[in-house]
Amino acid sequence: MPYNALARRLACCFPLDEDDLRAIDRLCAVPRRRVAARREFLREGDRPGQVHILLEGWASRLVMLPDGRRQITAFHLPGDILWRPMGDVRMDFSILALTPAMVVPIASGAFEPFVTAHPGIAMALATQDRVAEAVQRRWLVNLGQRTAFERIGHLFCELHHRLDAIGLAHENSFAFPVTQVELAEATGLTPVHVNRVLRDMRLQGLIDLEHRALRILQFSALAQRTLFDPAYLEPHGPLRLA
Amino acid sequence: MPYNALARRLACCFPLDEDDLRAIDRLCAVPRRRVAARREFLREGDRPGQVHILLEGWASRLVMLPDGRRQITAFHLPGDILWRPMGDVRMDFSILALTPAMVVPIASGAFEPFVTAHPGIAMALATQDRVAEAVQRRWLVNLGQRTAFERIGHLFCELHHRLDAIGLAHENSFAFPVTQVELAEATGLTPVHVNRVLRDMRLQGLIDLEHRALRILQFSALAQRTLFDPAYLEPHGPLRLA
DNA sequence: CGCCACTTTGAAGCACTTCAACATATGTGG
DNA sequence: CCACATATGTTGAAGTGCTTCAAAGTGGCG
Repeated sequence: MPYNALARRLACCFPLDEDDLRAIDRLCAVPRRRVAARREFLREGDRPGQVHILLEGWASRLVMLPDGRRQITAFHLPGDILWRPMGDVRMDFSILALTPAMVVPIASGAFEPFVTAHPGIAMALATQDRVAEAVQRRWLVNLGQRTAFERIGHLFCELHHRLDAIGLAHENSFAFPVTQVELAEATGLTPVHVNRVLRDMRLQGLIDLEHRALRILQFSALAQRTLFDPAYLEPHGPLRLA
Repeated sequence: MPYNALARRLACCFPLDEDDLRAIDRLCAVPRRRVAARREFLREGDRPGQVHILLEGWASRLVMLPDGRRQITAFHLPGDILWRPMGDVRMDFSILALTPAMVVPIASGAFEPFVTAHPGIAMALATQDRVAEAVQRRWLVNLGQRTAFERIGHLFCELHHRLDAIGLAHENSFAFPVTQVELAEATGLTPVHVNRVLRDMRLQGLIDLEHRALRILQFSALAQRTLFDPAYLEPHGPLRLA
């Protein structure tokens, strides 16, 4: 892992040269912010003046309704842009750490000129943005059209694919710090029902989930039964394996 | 209506001067594309080389699953950007006209330099993009957390707000070309259930919907019962009424 | 006029929720 | 290291919001 998580992620989105990668490393060489697990470190209504990048750990993006209902609208992995200021726009969601996390806040006044000066990086950022948009669209399809089993299974496949791309999955297994309550908040189900679906998946030999670690035992079967097609995660066609 | 729909929409997002507005008008003064109602005029898998802007009519953004399930992920109104090419990224959704529509295709090679040359317009476009993102996030919250009544009512409030901003609503009523089947595809419900919810709304005196025209009879009651808060549609604070 | 798309209603079924209780991990201070 | 508190996971039984299936009614348009 020569470069940081952002550099590795952007390199997946658009071909970057050594200069670009080193520049990203230098850009992120500013004081970082350690965040404890379960802390809400960016809040709805805030107007942070810095770009916030997740360098280590998982985070969730949450929208709360006034009556207490909660919807997680995204899971963020290392290298994700959590927030990029624009004019005086307020955040309409919160960001919560799911694990101990490391975040870099970079002043807009430093970030935007940096992007302008590096066209390749600008392109990679734009592509990353497109993929994030496609992911959110897919979640919408999940909630609107899929059964509980399909929603959860599809999410597992998506996370595996994203983690694998940044080297955080091995042999179809990966750290999975999401509780059943959070899984329910992300899939629009009740925690009780999430629990029953997970039991079924285990009984069918599809997954193994314990101690915050998930192993997908039969990836192709799960992908098929949840209609998972990774095309939306691969803007430039499928990854070539070396 | 001195300027076209795009100019009026962008002016809502960021203050533009006369020069900017005239420039947008000129940019759109290229051959247009008339599209018949119900036609799918941009397709999943396509890689259109032009920016596609909706100037007149309504359109829907649709994702189809291989087994035929359909999810509408957005309703597009005049002034919306339907597609903006980026690298060689493919569309992962289709665009369908809901009414007879007018679309301007503008070559990327003309559009992007134009944006660069007009910082105000670039800002307005970025803001419009943010709002579109927030709308999609809200739809996710709708599907994940809300009941059928809330989903449909919230959508009515959102569309009223967006149409009102561009002068297409009068006295809480507006053209509403969406069929019950399409409403079902957008809200993740069955057409049958949509029909029953609409009946209840009518019986409660909340709405009047017939002949493709919707009037919201009790806006504040509907907004309250569907937890509608327009903040996500107003990046720069609530509109000031003259 | 007659077709086809759209709307409406009823009755039965089921995926998921709700409520309640218990079991098992995780963390904390003594 | 144990005692205890709290968060997380698990299971059962009953309820319901929405779906499914089926059929009939309505309206726009050639």
